[in-house]
Amino acid sequence: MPSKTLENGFDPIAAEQRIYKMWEEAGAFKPKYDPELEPYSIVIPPPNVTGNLHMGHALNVTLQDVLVRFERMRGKDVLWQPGMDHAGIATQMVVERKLAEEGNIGRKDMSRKDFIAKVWEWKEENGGNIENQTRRLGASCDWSRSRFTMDEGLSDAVCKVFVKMYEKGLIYRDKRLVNWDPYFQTAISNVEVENIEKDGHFWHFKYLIEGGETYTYIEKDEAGNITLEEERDYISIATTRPETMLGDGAVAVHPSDERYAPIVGKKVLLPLADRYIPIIIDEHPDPDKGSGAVKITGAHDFNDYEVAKRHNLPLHVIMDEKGHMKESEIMPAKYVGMDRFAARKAVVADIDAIGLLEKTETRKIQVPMGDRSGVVIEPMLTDQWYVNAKEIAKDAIKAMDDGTTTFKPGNWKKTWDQWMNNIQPWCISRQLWWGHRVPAWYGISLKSVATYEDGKNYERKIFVAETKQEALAQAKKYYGENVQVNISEDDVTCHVVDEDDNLSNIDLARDTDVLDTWFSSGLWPFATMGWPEDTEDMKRFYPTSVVVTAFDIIFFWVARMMMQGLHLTGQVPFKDVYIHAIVRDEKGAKMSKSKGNVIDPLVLVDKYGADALRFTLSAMAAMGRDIRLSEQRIEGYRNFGTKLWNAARFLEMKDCAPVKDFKPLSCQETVNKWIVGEAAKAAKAVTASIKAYRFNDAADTAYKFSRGLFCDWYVELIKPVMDGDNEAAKTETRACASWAYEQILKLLHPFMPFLTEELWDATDKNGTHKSFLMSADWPVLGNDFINAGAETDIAWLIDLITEVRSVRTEMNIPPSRKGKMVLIGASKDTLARMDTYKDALERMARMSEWKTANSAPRASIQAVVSEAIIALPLAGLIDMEVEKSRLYKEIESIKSEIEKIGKKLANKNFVERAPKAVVAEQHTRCEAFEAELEKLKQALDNLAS
RNA sequence: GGACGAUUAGCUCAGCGGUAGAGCACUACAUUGACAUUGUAGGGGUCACUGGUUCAAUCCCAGUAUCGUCCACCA
Repeated sequence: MPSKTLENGFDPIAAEQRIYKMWEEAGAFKPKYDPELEPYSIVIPPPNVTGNLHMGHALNVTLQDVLVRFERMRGKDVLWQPGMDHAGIATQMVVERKLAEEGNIGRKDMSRKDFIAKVWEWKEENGGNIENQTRRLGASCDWSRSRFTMDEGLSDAVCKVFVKMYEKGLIYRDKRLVNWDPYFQTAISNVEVENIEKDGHFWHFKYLIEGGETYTYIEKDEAGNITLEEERDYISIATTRPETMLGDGAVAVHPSDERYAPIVGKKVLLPLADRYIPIIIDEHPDPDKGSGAVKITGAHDFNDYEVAKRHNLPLHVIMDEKGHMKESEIMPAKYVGMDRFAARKAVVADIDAIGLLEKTETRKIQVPMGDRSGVVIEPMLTDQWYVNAKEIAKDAIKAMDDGTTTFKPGNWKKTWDQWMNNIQPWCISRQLWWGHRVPAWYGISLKSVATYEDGKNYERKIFVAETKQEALAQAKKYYGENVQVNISEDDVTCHVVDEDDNLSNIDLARDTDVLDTWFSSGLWPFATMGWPEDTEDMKRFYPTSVVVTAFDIIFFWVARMMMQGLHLTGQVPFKDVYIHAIVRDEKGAKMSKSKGNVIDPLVLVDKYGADALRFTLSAMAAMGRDIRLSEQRIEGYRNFGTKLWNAARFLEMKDCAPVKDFKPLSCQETVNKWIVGEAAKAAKAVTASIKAYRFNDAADTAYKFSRGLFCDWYVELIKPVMDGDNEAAKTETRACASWAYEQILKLLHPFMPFLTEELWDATDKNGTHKSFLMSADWPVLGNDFINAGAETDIAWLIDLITEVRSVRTEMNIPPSRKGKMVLIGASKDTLARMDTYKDALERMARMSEWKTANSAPRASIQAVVSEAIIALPLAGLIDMEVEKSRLYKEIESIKSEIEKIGKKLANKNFVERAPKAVVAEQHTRCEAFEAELEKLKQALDNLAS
């Protein structure tokens, strides 16, 4: 490898692109399929094909990349499977908007086929920005195997799953109330509905009793005293959605509600509609809420639907798919065609006009909104496809219970349980065009052929099959040889009968709906591995090691993957579920376009480099907490990168280079023994932290080792060696410094891949590196790398230097001023060390020379380090009174420490009950403080004499 | 109504049953010596509050307050 000279600084923009390309072209992201290696796999949460990288992705991708790079370096065979989601609604919306902008005809004016072609066209041209954006973060996914949820393989898998589950009765068609999005005009699932609190009204209407009958209405307080008694000819109902009253089928009261007991069973006149509806009793109404009487609109409210079914009430559908009032026998002509909100106003006004508006309250109400459309969701009575989620949830719940799959952090299990145990049927059909089309074909049932009259009320026969051919085959078998069966091109079922009313010809129409995007996302971990074939990938990489995602898609995605994965493959799709934070802005608000507080990660990458952003996100990714991203912190870590760069320049300047077969354990120099031990400790800690998904701990440990120990101390301590003339020591130190630096690069690589890879190459002056850093071996350094003697020595040295620096600054000694050091009461070891580290002390503690003495010279500042008093004679430079008070303050503070410990040690209970080690530790501390106190007192005495 | 989380330095956040931490900001000093995207030193904390457990609580438990999020309900 050619050695090159390090530039003044790291240029992320140029280097990142170059390095990424280098990795990718070398195939460094691909799994090796080496049977000797332990597999490790992650599937990326597929972002929407329409998506752009936001901060949530940046965090998500960073954490996965940290894991993947870490495991790869640890020698595992790593697969990180990338890909994208076709995102039904989002994509259809984007393309429709684009068609409109370009002045093209809209979707509804073109054929389905043409529209789908447009979407694919859009996807080829504009889709998938996010893949390149993800690359910019340094993500080491194997792009060569990127998948798309609408590609052929996945589409086949989706069809197979649908058919299989249909045959088992786990997918079925049902007519029931569904969450209807009037903007997109499709059904959506429960999880796609967000309840948002809004200002609303609570309208109280009077429904008059049939025939002008009256009753005595009595209200009582809790004690049973009558608070109101009056004759009424009406029942009062309250509603937040007045327009639905046009579809009321009854008024319900609770069986225990005495107020209405006199009129139960009677009828009331539904205002405006001029229909009579009964007053019924049901458990549903809560006597304490509103008037206690509830209007029952079976076709437009989930609770009412249940009541209506119990009492066989009519289900009047009053709106069409756009949320407009629909023409029907019960709909007053005035409202037909009105938008639901216009109708609301009109209904209120009209009821008011006839004197039946009792009162209007203003209050906060929870409004169900479509998460993508942002419009109010309407419960609608429609035919849809459902998955029996309750059934397939069983195994998923069990797998989490027995720990086959675990949440990290574990507290998400509670949320999971709560939801999974109350799971509702999953509506999977969408009235959209972009997506996996439901593989069902409809014909007329043979039973219906005979009774077929008006073309409307016939029973359909459903053929569910993976392909058109299979559907045809099924149909032929069903209808018999005498019937000609075809597939309709324009999705319309029709049939022909002969003179004898026997079926002769039938056109099957395919279901026009597509499947919920999450239905296919749920197959992602195994469908991307080639399922349903029993592929090499399935055997090797499934179940995956971990899925990394944010909590807000536990229900959308994690739950569905678990349910479908277990049901279809018999195995959990992943062993761990790591739930990371949501990235918020500095004020803690969720970033959203509408709030305008979105920080574009790519802007930050441009400004500070991908490594700085990655390191920041990792360092802030403490488990179980949200991240408030602060740009200053990114800047701080960018500076850290620069620091590392400059450390490399220092090594370069001192002719340090990695030495082939260097043995860290063979080091003779104490500083070297010390940094080797520190590297071992850091490596161990970083490894343990990443393994436990404690990214912040890992980042922090690596940071402290690289900056706090290596740059701040080691580099300074070896300077005298480098500038000295002990060639053997120099040679060893050059090699050791390079070795230690290599450990830093390795430990930081998962977090800062670009900078470290660049430095790995740039510092390799002897060409000893046989691979990219990303493919190098992760440091595994045992306890034998830790040298206790060296640790003690360097700890003493650091202590001494720190102490001297501190007192000098405190006493305002100019740093330029070098001074003598006088040691009082120093041990032999200390004196030996003074000799050993004389040069370092000269540089770092501004020492000119040193000697021993029995007492401190006059006009000295003094510090206590271990057993010795260090006196710095600085006549003329210091105010002795200030020094006295400084020492006095220090004495006081130590006294208070001693007092605290003394109290503890005097406490019998503590001495008897606390662990021996803790007691011993306190004794040691106390003794150390006492010794120091003695020395300080002595120092003070020195001044007095 | 249910659940979860938070409350630690000026700010953003770690942490932990025994000795309070980081980044940034702040103060002083230094200097082009790998590094001004710098160095050294320093100031700054009743770890929200009240009880309890414990030899010992910032940490565990209970309660309170404030804030945040999710789920359900609100006819």
